[in-house]
Amino acid sequence: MNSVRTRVGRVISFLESSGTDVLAMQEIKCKPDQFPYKPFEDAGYQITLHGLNQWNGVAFASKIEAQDVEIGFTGMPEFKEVQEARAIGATFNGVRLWSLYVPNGRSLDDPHFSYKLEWLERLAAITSETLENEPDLPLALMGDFNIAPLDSDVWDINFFAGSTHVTPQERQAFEAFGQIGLTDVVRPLIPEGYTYWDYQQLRFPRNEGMRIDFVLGSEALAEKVSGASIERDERKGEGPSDHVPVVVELN
DNA sequence: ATGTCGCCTACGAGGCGA
Repeated sequence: MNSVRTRVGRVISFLESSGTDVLAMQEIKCKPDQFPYKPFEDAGYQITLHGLNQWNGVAFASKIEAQDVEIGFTGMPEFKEVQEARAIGATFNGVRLWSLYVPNGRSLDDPHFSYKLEWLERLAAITSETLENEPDLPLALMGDFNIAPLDSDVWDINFFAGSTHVTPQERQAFEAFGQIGLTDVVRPLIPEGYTYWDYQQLRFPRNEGMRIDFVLGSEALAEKVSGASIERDERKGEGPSDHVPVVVELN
């Protein structure tokens, strides 16, 4: 979201117009005592969040009660000996959801890149363990994966030569979620379209975007999916986030 | 035109991260 405080009005408007039951937010960029609870609560949403400082920060806004909240996942790697606010899990009406902000990676030779790969590997490992114990659990990993799995998920693959988000290592880390039984539940319904456009270089007017935000569902969750959308219009107007909402409908 | 944005510290502007 690139700051919930800056965009609270837009977020509430979206929640109300869409009728969203559960919103998974990433990059709220605030600590708990800085979160704008009141407008969410006035709109009928409960907040479940994990924020440590001005960086990262993940949260849920939900009409449904959040149960079994987990801050970070078991085995989540640290960066520079600090556990960052990049993962929060909770169960809503029996559906286990994770709001995830995967490390960016920065550049291929940066320690952040190996952190990103390790973070994804550990996430896949613990999720695999969860599903081995509960094969019928409706579960989704959702958020900013900072990976474009297909060349067509970026506007010009040549532009990304030597950059993060499109490397074989990152794509392999993404595909590992498929190997443990998760599927992208949006792609079959919405095969094309970006979820992110950089603020710089007039990327949005030029439609130079990236598809890097995903909802990866277990088999039991995928069976419930009745619809999906990518809310491109949310990138328009005054004060948008650089990402747009990805919506999944369950029955 | 590095065609941007938001946070921080600290009071103006630079640093950081994306």
